[in-house]
Amino acid sequence: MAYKSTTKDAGKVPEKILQTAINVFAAKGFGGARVDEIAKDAGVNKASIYYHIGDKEALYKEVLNRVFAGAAQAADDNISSGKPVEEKLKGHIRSVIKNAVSIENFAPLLMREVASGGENMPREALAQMGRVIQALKEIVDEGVKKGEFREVNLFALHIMVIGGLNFYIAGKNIRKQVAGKMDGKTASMALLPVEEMTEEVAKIALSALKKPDTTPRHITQKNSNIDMEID
Amino acid sequence: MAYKSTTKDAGKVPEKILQTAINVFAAKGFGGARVDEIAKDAGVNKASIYYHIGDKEALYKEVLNRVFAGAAQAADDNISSGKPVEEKLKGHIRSVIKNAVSIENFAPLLMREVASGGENMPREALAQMGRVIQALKEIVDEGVKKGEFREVNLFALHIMVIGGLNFYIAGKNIRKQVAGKMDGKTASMALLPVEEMTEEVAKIALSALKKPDTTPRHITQKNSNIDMEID
Amino acid sequence: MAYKSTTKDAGKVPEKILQTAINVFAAKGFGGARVDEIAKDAGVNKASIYYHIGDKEALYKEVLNRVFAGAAQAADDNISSGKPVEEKLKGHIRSVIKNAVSIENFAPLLMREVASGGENMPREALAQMGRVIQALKEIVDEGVKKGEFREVNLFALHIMVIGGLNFYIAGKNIRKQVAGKMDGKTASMALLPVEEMTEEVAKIALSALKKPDTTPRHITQKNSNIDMEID
Amino acid sequence: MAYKSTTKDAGKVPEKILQTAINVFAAKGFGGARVDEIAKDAGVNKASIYYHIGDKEALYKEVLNRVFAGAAQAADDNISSGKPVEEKLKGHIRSVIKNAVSIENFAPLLMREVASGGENMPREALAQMGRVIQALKEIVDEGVKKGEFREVNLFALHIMVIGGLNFYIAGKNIRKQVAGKMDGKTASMALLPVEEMTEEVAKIALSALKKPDTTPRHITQKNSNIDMEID
DNA sequence: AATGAATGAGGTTTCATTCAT
DNA sequence: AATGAATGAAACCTCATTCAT
Repeated sequence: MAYKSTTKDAGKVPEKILQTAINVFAAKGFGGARVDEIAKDAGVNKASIYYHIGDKEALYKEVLNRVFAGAAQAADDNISSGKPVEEKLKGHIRSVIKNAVSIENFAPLLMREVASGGENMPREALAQMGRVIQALKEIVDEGVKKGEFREVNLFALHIMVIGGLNFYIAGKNIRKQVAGKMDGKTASMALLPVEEMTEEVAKIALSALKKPDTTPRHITQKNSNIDMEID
Repeated sequence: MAYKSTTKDAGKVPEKILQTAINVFAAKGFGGARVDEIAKDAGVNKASIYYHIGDKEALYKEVLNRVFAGAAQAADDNISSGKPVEEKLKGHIRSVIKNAVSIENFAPLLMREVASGGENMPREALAQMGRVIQALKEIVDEGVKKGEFREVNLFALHIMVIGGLNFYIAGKNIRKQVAGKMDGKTASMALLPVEEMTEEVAKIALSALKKPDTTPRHITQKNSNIDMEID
Repeated sequence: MAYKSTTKDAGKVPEKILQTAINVFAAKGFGGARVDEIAKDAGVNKASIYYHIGDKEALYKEVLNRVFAGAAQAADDNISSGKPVEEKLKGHIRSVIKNAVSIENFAPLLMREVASGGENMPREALAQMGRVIQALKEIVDEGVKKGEFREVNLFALHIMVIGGLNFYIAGKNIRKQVAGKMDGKTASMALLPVEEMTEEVAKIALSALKKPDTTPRHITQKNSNIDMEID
Repeated sequence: MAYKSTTKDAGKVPEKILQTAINVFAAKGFGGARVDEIAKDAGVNKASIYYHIGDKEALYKEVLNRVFAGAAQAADDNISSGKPVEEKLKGHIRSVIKNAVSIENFAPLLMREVASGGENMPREALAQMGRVIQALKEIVDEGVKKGEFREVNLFALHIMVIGGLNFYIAGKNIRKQVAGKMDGKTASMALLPVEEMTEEVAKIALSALKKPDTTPRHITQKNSNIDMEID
């Protein structure tokens, strides 16, 4: 039973419940989350949750829908920008991650869902995941057609970017602990703010995608064809 | 019906419990796992778990230790091989993932732990994570020193590889569902066996790392063919 | 969607509530009935029930009063008819059952009340029950005085008729299931319409009451034919 | 999940739970009964009920099975006695009611089940109900064949006896209240012990069944045939 | 008169853990 | 070592009732 948000009060109580539920589910997982805790944290009576939204499972699905809603939109918006491909690729990564970060605890939620085999993923949320991949595909295709990108396994690139960065975001605590045992320089690479790490990841992705600069080095030009065959 | 210890598997009860616990914790998470289920699946009496191992939390920690034990060893073994850097890099990725795959449900366990902020990670397991990163660092450093690799953010590379591939492994179910809505060619990229996807990821990692070939091309040309065969 | 009182059925809301409550209480019992369900089925807001009638118990008492109100009246009406005793006896049974049937779900309500020891029976409803027995007593007394009936335990007759027929009516579902396992002829006796079963019961009651014919047989022979026409 | 009674301790705890559950369900109905109350009255931990028997519904079904188990057996035993039909008929009624009375609260349980449409009746219990009717049929058939009984609607007779007497038993409280308002003689008929009322009912049933004495009145012999047709 | 929302109390069920054997 | 049984605590959910509008 989905809650009805009215234009008037923007669904004050359901909104509060949902926001709280996102955090609790992300922190504890579905099995570990307690409806009691969500109610208490949201400052509403437990029965209100059932009145407005439904049972624990319905609440969780609502949370997932809410949480994945922005990602696809962000990816779509980026595509329709008229930027050059290389910028589009960076923009894709930035916008998807920006969305993820903007929703507190998006990353752990995603990871738990993936870990559980997507048992609770509403079909809507799955479709949105697909749209993000589709957006990446369009960018890479465009780059390849323009001769700027080489062909790569799209999905490999996708999981490295999305999986990697969400790992990074969700794993903040673990990173800190692991970094504590590494030398300063290495540790500093593990403790970058998300925005900077996003740029690092984007850089690596681009390095992998871009054809070795063809224009200036007329000597290596022929060799680049060999590279293509190798990859 | 009930688990009976024979002379053959005498003393193996903890082993059976542990193996079962790995699967149940991976599938349901700590909060969602049921001691009852673990006991039933393991074919032992519930009280046996408490007798042999301890409470639910102790069991979980035992599971994490067990599961992370192999990863560091695999990474270390790879480093001490005398192979060329490029091969070492590939070997690193392959061996770490091979270990992950060899333990059924390693991936979801790791992802849940990361998602929960490593609340239950024993210090030992954290140290092993650090060793894996250290191993990657040694490889990259070697490559940079030899002029074959450019400098990249080590940790970015690490999470892209580890995060990405564990995402891929754990997300099998979700992938299938998402792939079902994509065009055939794109879908096929999302449905590769883990081993092949590992190679794709390794390839992308290498593309990002390798300096655009500076040495005379005609010499390395033959070697590149060897690479192709290997992949 | 919600129940809206129009000028036409103004003041009809309590009526709607009561009618619905009869059905729900009959189907589920007091403990099993839900105020929510009554409100929904009646098409009114739950708070309306409290506004118009009162709490659940008050509603239930109202239902009992309503439901038993007609029975006594029907029995009284039958007595003051000038018919011969034998006809009066049949008329008694017919009218009481006719009333029971006319109120959907009268039978299960009565049975649940009896089963619960009449915990909720309002004193008024109890008085009405008494009047039905009193009516039967007057008929039997008249028959005995006229030498047509033998003396029987009045109350035994009463419960056999009322208990039996309400059992029959309320037990429709069970009868169907039990009859499914009996031979065709026996089953058909268990599946008569209530009106026909009422006649069967009346016939048995009369057989038990009527004195074995003492008057010269050849005189009454014709009357027996009249009976046939009546039945 | 049915409990397993062992020969050793005769299922001490489950037995206690069941006996208590019979009383509570009979007194309050399924919806009104509280698992808490059953546990408390039985002197066991609430969770024990779930461990030994299952959830509330399973417990209720177990209760119904238990409660209906004896009735069919009693009816069957009576049939195989070599007594004359008239005695058999009385014996049938006596034995079935004796069983009903021997299980405290059988009557209200039966009535509630009938009232609810037999929603929870296990198929086994339904079969036992059928056997009771079958037993009655055999008695009546024997009487008819021997020329001692007239043909009547078997099912009508059955419900009058079973419905009536269970009404009587379950309605003890209500009877007292109603009788309080009746004249002494009538009231006394409503307050007989069950055994005596059983005899009254048996008497009425026999009056209805028995052919008007055929032997002495050789004149009416032909007319009796007419009676048969009429009834 | 009507209604959406709120809520305390209590209902059923589950679960990790312990006990007795 | 092993196990059936027991159990307190708490989890999820429901419901009759009331409140504010």
